[in-house]
Amino acid sequence: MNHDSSLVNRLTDRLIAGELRPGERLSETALAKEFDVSRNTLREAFRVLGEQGLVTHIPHRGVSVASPSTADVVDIYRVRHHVECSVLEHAPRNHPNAVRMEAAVDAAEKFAAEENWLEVGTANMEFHNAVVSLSDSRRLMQSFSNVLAELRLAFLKVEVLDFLHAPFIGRNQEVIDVYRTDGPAAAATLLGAYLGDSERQVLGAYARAGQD
Amino acid sequence: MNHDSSLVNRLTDRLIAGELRPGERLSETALAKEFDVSRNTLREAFRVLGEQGLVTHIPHRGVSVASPSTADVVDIYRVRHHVECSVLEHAPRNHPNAVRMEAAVDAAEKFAAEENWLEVGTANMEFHNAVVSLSDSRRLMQSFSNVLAELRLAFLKVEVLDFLHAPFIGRNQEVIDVYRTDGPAAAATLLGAYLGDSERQVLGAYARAGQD
DNA sequence: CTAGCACTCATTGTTGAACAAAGATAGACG
DNA sequence: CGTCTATCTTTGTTCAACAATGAGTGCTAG
Repeated sequence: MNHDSSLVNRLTDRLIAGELRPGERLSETALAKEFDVSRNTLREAFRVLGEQGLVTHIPHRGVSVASPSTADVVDIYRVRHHVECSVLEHAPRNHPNAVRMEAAVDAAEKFAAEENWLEVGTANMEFHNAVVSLSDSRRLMQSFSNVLAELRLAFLKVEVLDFLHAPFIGRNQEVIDVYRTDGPAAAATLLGAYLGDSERQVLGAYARAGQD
Repeated sequence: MNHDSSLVNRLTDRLIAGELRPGERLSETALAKEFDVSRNTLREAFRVLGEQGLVTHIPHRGVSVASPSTADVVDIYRVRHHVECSVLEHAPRNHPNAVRMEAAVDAAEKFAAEENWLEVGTANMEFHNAVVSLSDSRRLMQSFSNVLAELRLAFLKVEVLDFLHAPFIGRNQEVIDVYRTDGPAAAATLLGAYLGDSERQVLGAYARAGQD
């Protein structure tokens, strides 16, 4: 997967893989020993993860894996609506990165057949990152990618990976088809409805799990 | 969020005030002594500034104040178009934060009368942050605020604060008026044209200054 | 003269130890 | 049962040291 051995990437990988659970306290000395780095180096990594929203830092109480609240989920979906829909709506009709979207759907289908839901989730994230990549904006992609990673923590928090992701693979494909045949505007409208449904499902899972 | 560091804030203030010029190299030992903190603490602050795009970090070569290229400016305006226009277009018709936009325009006019162009620029930034605040999304506001701060470094780089900002105060007011009378959609269209003009001016300044 | 090349030097990357400061924990007490 | 204090743990920060890398310097050969 990610072979970049930078400390931040190693930590990010473990976070989005769910090895470090949302809300879990991250002890500096323990993690420093585990990753075989000094506390100071680890703290530098913590700062960037904090800035990316993957980790919550409370002064004199240390850092914990971010544990998105219902309000956070709502906030994240606001971002998704604005960014994804706007980008898709104004994308040129035959953007080269459409193949990235296709590839993500293919990967998701493959993993779904194997019932590997964690990787289905990863492929789904890649699909939406691909959508935003139609903007040709490095900054928008970067910011959006951080928000999606945070959303993945929300999924992990309520532990409903399987049935949350599966139904949306087909809708991803549908978005691509409409984009190709009816154009960006129609695809954006479709994606907007898609996101609304997705948000409702996640909030439902939160309510069932009794989370705040 | 990052409360540990008034240090980050102190550095940010000096950056957007132009005391640390774009492209300027930031020596760890020198700055650590100047702010009377240790190198390690300063490095932690550098990480968050780097993540915010205010500072560029090159391994083994240290950090410099970000010096946005023409490509960066284009990228930043892509973000502005997507975020600002989408937020304004979908904003409710009478959002409370409209008063924030008004206040920013008033402040800009006051500073313009005093020919205090640096503060005019700050007020202008505040106007656009206020626009994005209509989204009611903490994350969108935070990301956007970072991008705007980076754009301010672009302004500082080509040193044309005065005539770049002055003409747009009236257009800010116009956006508010259209938002109130004709509604969000019309205001968004107007803002889009506004941003296009603004981008052209900045790129023109870059070309004149012979910057990349 | 200048293109390379080794060498030196300054800066960053990282470590480990140390201590202060704040929060968490637990036991004594009313 | 609650609360107050004493203790303990963890974070915040500093410092000194060294390794690793990049940049500047001057030498040599062509």
